[in-house]
Amino acid sequence: MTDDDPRRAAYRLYADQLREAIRGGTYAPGSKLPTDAELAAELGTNRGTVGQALRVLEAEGLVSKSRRGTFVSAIVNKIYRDSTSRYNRSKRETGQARGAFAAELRALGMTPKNTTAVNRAAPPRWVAEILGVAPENVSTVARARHMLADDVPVQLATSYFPLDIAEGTRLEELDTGPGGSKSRLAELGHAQATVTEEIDVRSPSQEEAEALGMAEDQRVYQITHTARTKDGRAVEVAVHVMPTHLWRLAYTWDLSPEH
Amino acid sequence: MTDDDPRRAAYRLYADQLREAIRGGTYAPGSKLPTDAELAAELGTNRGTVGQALRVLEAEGLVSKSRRGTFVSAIVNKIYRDSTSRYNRSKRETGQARGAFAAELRALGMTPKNTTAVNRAAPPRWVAEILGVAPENVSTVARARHMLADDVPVQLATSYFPLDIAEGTRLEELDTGPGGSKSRLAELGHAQATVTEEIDVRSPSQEEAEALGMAEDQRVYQITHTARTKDGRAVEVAVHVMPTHLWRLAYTWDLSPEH
DNA sequence: GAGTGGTCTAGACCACAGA
DNA sequence: CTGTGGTCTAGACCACTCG
Repeated sequence: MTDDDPRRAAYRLYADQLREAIRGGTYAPGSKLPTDAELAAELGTNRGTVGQALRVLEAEGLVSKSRRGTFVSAIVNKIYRDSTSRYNRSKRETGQARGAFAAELRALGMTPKNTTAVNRAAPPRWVAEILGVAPENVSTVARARHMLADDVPVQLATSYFPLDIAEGTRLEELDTGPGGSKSRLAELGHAQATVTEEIDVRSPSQEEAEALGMAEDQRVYQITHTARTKDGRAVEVAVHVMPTHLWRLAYTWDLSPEH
Repeated sequence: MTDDDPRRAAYRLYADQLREAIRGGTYAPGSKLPTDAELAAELGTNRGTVGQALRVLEAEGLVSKSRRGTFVSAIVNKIYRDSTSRYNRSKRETGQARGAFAAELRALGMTPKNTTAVNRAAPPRWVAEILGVAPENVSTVARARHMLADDVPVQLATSYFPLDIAEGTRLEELDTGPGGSKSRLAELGHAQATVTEEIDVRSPSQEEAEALGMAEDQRVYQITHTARTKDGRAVEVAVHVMPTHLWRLAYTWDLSPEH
């Protein structure tokens, strides 16, 4: 049964076998796989070919390899991110939105944690373009967050606010207070009216891969979240970077009246 | 022999170099790269290492390898899919929605094309669950589309409708008529009120990879588009599969009143 | 120091596309 | 028939981790 399709490379067949074994529970989440050499012996091939097979599974996020050995990924269920309800005003005002990430994680039985760093910075050129600020200058307040689940990094998110709006406001403090940055913007006369999220999938940069503890062969979502006032001015751009194998995204909307 | 970072593997450095060369225009879109052996000689390494480097670029969708040689990808700009405006009722009624895909492609100077096949089928188990139909039976009408851009396949989309709704209606014909399937459902008393799209990224199956002309190391979006009536009944599930390196997704919504 | 995966090299054979 | 990338094998050295 191992020799169905002669077109299919051996390492892909081994990858299929190992994937099945993992899904089937032969190797539990978090457990250590046999060494490449042992697997090679079991499967009747050599270390290089097994390494190739395991690299396929690593790219899928199913295993992670290190000098200590190969391990089955501990996180099995993807984290669910529902953007539309996340930014729902009623939830925000009752303080639920603030814990959207936390609630999603607790639903999976995981412990959320995150760190925030605030500073003034020159945004990436393409973000500057959206915000309509000078790309070379220190023209924004940047709030950079690292989000962890069970102490595993799962998302990097940086929000940029135009400096002329955010300068000297609570948006520069670590804790933006009840309702979060969106409530603060509203108080400053820049209430957000519409939101756009653009989704891309790409390879992580070397730095991102390191910060997220992922292999460079894996992929990240890059979500560009742009909030605009009623006049159409962009007052916040948030860039979310997260491994694709850890997240599922969702959007909901009505088809009712004009929409 | 650029020996900047001893941590970074040679094949990644070569991949970086070649990526730069392609982005910089040294190799034009659609053109053929030197053979692996030639590149190996130029770079002072061997065929295997060059192959590894090019595999990285192939996984990113930047080049495609075949028995005929390695070619720079012809499609440079990603196709833009704005789901919220795509399913906007006013556009749909004026017939614009029908051409959403076509319009997006023409904006990029590409020629759209697509084929449709309709049949009654048993849906995947998880689709059956959403629709609330029997998973083992032929319980749906399935409309399978292949979408091409400049004769290159760029998306596979299959819509499932419960058989008890769609049986014997225009939903079983190749041309669903003005306004498309959504208008037909409305006429049948099953007007769609809300839509949810769930986004996953995964490896393509062997069949999908072949149908989409992509490498198995590349990734696809899987978008599960569920439309429900006001009562909450799911009346359509559409599954879209498309290579991540060819598409950018977008969603827009208002933060107004209750939303 | 032993064990592990990472990488590179070298060479061989294969299947397929094109002249 | 020839050239191409695909793959497999075998062996070597490396860097890192852990006991």
